[in-house]
Amino acid sequence: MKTQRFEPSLFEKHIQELWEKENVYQTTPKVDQNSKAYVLVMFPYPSGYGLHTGHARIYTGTDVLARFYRMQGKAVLHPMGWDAFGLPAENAAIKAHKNPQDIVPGNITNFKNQFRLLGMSYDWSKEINTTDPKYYAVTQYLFLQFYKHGLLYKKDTPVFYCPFCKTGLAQEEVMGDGTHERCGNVVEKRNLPQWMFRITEYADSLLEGLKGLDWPTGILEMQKNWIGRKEGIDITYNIEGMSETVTCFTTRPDTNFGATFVVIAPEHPLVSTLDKPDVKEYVETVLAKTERERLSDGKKKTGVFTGLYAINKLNGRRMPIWISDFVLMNVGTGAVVGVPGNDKRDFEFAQAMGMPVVRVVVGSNGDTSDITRLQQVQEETGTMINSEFLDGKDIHEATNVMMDHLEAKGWGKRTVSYHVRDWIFSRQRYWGEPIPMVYCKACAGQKISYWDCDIAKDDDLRLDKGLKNKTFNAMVKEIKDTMYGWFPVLAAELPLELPYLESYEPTETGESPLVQANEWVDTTCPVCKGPARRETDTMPNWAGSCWYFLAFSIAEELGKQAPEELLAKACQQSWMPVDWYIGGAEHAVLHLLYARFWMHILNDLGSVTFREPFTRLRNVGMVLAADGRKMSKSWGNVINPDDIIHEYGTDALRVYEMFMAPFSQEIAWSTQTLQGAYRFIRRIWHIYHDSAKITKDPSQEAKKLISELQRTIKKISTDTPDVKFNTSIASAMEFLNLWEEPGAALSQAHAKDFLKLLAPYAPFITDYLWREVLGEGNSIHLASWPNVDQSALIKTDSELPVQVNGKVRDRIMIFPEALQEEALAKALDSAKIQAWIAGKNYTTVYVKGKILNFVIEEVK
RNA sequence: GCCCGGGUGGCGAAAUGGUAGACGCGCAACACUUAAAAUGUUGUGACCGUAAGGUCAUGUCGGUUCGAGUCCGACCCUGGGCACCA
Repeated sequence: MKTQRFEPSLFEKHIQELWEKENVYQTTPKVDQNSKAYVLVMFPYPSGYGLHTGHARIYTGTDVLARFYRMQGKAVLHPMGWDAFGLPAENAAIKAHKNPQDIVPGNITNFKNQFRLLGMSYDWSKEINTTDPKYYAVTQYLFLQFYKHGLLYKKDTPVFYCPFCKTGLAQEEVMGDGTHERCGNVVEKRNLPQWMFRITEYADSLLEGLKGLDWPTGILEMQKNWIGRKEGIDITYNIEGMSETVTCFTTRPDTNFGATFVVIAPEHPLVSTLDKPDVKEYVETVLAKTERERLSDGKKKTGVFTGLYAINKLNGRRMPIWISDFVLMNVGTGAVVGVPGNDKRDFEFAQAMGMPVVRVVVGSNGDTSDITRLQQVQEETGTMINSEFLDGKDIHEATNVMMDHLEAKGWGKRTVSYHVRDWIFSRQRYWGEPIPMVYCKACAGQKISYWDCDIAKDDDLRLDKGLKNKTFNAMVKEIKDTMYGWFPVLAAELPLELPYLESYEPTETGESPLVQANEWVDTTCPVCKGPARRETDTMPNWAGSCWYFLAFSIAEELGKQAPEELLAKACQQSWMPVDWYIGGAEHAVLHLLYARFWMHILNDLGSVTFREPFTRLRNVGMVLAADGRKMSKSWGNVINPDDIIHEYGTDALRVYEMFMAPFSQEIAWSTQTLQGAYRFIRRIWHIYHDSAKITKDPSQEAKKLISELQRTIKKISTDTPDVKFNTSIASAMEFLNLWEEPGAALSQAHAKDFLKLLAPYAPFITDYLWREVLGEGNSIHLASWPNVDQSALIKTDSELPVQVNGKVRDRIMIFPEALQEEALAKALDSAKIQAWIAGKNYTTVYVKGKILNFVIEEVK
């Protein structure tokens, strides 16, 4: 195929066929850790709508990196797979009145075709699909490993519940405005039995691991804040006339001389010991409120007095104990000590209930008057007063002194509190991995747990190992008595396949639709061989993506070997960790936290050799529609990549999306700017077809142009791995502008170098010109990246700005390495400069190749 | 309220403390064309000036520096995250 006419649709199709025929993008074997590049984009769930041009941006950027490293001679793993379980797929299937099992394969085919059109250099022999039983056999195996090591337990618990999706949710899946992350509906709270994943045990580990990661600071901060580690102290107060005590967590014990009351959560255990009608009424009202109602009540303080008093041993003060819904049972100890002078929320409560305020801190403004206004409440800085042995100390020093004091007296104990909660790991939905657990009522009645049975003996348990301060044995002990009768499915029975159901819609009862599949649910207890029931909840859509990055290198082995052998093999091949992980920032505390958590556990269990799966993370900015809104079917503003490719070609689309703005930044679609990229691609086409521009006679090459080419090679070689795709392309455009100047010509070798620089960005046209015009036999994408030819970098006289008092007044042509005297002499020749400095005293500042500045001395 | 980003021409944006606005879009004039589109050439921050040139200009106000979009301090606006978190 050879043509002079510029028709991207023709040559792109031709080149795509060659790539497939020649198997250009097959993964080459990894040699060692230094010469591999694992370039991974967060894999998509294949929706029925296909990809829009916004999605194209992230895949293109990742593909540019993969192509760049491939040409740099690295062994590159650049795979693609399908995260096909989960709510979006299921909700779409319900709408279409079909079973997701029947819909997903067609969607995958569509996605694959679109990825081909977009010129992605995936090695399709590594394709994986989380809904493939061969794949989820491993997901289930991992679940069981975690269960067996005491990391999962089932418990009746208040959970966020999406009434639209009819399922419980993890804390991370609820957005700041109280809506479900997937469907946007407002969530409720319900009490449901849920599988809980003990991520809190890994809070410190996950925090620690962040330190070595090359991730955007924003994402690191979000994870850090989400984990929310806070050091404080649990102070235990005696209650007047009772044997019970109340323990309050605080990070600010320094202010404890100013404590005037105690508030406990409505769910606090102490509440059940009370028999006051007003208390009962208050607690009932509060507990009846939905999450939404509590939010809409704003921050108005309500509460009820218990009639009890806690005694502050520091000063003997009787502190009334109140109940209020602003104290949350799942934060700290579910009880707080009220210090209205130093906490705005406590101040508001004290005002509402008419309780006294004591000043114990003087802030930077020196105000020592009584605290009567919210503005006087000091939280951040200050010096202690009215606090006996703390008086005069800075609050931070006082905090430590007080903690020592309380611990020495035995009144308190230092402790650490976290924001992160245990991960709700079950969903009452059909389209997910079945949780491979069996419940036997008879065994539960006899208090038999998995760890007591023979089935555990055959399992590879590493209970003596563990995380920093705890063995898995200790973990198991903590949950064992809640897990009587719950047994793992035997390894030989994996995968436990999801049954095909005619009717799989979510139910109103808080139970999974799998409950109806009697044949599937009824099973035999692996321990007593009596009748037992399978767990009917499924795993959340995050499960499959918690280990998928391990799966690509063993994709062809899935189903052929046992899960533990597969994992071992994946580790031996050791493409891990992922060198480049590209994805949207919306996964900051979801997938990116969960996947890290799983790997930390597997590392502790000795199953994987690394702890952090993603060495380097880069975010991509969203592509909005031209109207500045999100691309969405309902707005009717979606740009379909197929249409764009048909009209302008893939290369133009890719170059446009990489060029328009920094990769991590949000952009709005602009067909006009796309046309600029299209023109650039067409100019490339024409210049490589112009015999006057590519000369056989090297003497016709201008040294200046060759030197500029070297600068371009340098720029693109450093900007590309820096994810500065926009400036890479800009510098290529600059060079093309120079090359297009009349009389400028390149040798074939240099023309090839320039083409290679464009190859990662515009893979089709470059490979076409490489083969058809420059006569190369193998794909440009397997060619080696050009090196900067230092000898061709020439330094000629160039412009040096000359300033007077920091303002540019003239420019002189001078050799960049010139000495100060030469530069000065030349600058003094300038009439313009003379006009500015004539008759004045001056000193000069000279920076080679940068600036010459005359500094006029002030005349007094 | 707390924690991160970000404010630069008509627009998307460049700029290791050293010529602010590279590159692209748009716009204008010209060339080609019967004409239009496409393509090419030239110009294009604002203001004053025929010009040479000058003044102003990177959210605001200060500071450091020979020199600040870049560093420091305070503030304003804006995007995102968290939040009755003790």
